Amino acid sequence: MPLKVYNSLTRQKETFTPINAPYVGMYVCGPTVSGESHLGHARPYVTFDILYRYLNYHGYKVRYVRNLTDAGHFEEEGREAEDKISKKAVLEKLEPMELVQKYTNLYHWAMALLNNLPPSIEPTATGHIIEQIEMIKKIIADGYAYEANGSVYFDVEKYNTDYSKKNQPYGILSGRVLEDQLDTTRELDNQDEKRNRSDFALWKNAPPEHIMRWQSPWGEGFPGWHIECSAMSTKYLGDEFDIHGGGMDLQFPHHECEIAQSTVCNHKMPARYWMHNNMITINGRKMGKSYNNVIKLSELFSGSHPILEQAYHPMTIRFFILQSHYRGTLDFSNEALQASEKAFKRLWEVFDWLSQWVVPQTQAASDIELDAKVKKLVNEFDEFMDDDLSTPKVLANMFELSSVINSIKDKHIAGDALSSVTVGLLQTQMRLFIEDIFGLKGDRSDNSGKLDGVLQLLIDIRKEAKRRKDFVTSDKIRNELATLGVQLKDEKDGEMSYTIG
RNA sequence: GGUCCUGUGGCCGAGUGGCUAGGCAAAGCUCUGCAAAAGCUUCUACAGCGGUUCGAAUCCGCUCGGGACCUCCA
Repeated sequence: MPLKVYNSLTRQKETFTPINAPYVGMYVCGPTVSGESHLGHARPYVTFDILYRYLNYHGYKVRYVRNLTDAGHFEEEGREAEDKISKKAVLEKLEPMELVQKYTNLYHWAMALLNNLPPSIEPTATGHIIEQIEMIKKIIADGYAYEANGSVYFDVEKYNTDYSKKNQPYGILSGRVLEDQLDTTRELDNQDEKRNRSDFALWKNAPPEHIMRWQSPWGEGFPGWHIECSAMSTKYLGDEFDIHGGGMDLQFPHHECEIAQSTVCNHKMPARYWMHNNMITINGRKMGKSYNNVIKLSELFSGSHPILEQAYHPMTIRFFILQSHYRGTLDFSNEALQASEKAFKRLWEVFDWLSQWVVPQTQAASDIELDAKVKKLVNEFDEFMDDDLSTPKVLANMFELSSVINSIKDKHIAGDALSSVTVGLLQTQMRLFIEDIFGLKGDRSDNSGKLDGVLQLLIDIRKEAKRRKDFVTSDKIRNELATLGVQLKDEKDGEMSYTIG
């Protein structure tokens, strides 16, 4: 089955065909490292991590490029650049590199906890100033940009006129018609330098207080926001590559501008498939800095935000994101996250048991119907993922399978109901999708073996106590362990198991 | 004003015109020394009004509600 993805450019699902199989080039807009990542940021990175993993699973050799925006109008959250520049002491001055390092570290930390695979290349905007300048020169030479007071602007009007003839007007991605755009009176610096309101900056002249600045043919300044992605995607993926991803809020103007810039420079639409994840909302509203309603990932992991009823494990967040389709909005609430936490725990326990379940090698299915049903549910994993990454449907099937597996575990269903072949398929595919493709991982981690030994000892003592009907002792062990965060469970067969956390 | 998305049961969320989404919560039962877990069962839906159709949550129209974007905010 071929993979189909929804292409924002054509507004429909399309079969994914790489330009140069088995190689796949994928560019995803990364964060601006002038602040901490919040829950909303987690979504694109998890979504495209799943896509990256799934493409790998399909056998493609993927070059995944995700940038770090570390240039531009830079200052630390809530602190004015002017304040800093006036300080005399070196150590009190805002050092851009320090800021960038701090937030890059935090971002990487969060990505690792969410178990996102690192991209193949993670280029920085500041590391590609030369490429950006070269690109701007080219655009000027072609007549689609002009200089004004040390800044360079892209001539959207001209581009739109010329490229409309080539069926690629400005606004093709977001479905906007230039003439229809309202002349909103948003106040921006040096707005009067532009020939038209719709023009956007390729290079900005840096005022004296601006802390980040580079030499350019147009004087000291810094690159516009959009040009970095065009420069870096072209450099690492070529004039035309397969997938360009990012949040829906970047569709306009960011991606639209990228298309215009790259098309002028390379004479090609930069990417074939444009994919956009939807927003995470809170109380029905987009989570974003401008709404002042963000919950940072570090706060989520530690529970240190007034709105949070508890801390949430990074895997709970990942699972929460997978439970909805990436093109729909996803609403945050404590209730929803707690539901995800429980659901994930249940799935993981089933998976844990399944992994070590051994059946006789040549076992035939005693329940043909159930055997067929299980096979069907498992085989649908691929089918659903191929259909524009329908992770929630795959999870739904996993939960249906969980009921079957638990029933077998608890002996409500015979152990030989499924054939050894089906069990093998189930084990293989569950592991593949849960761990490799969904990137979920459990907590059987910091178990050095010593802890396990101690717990086994307590379990033995408790078993002995129960045998003597000494429930005071057995309950004491269970209850005290519970307060320490260790749950003991009496299994059907008289065995006991434990879970931590 | 423009472009687009959206309104599913207590909550979150799938839903490709006809066939159970799923998870969490709630209730009952089974199991259990008691729990927990698990299994089984049950419950509350498709914003409203029209239309197309043998049949619509799903297509069309209108109304109402919510949201995103509209140029350097990433």
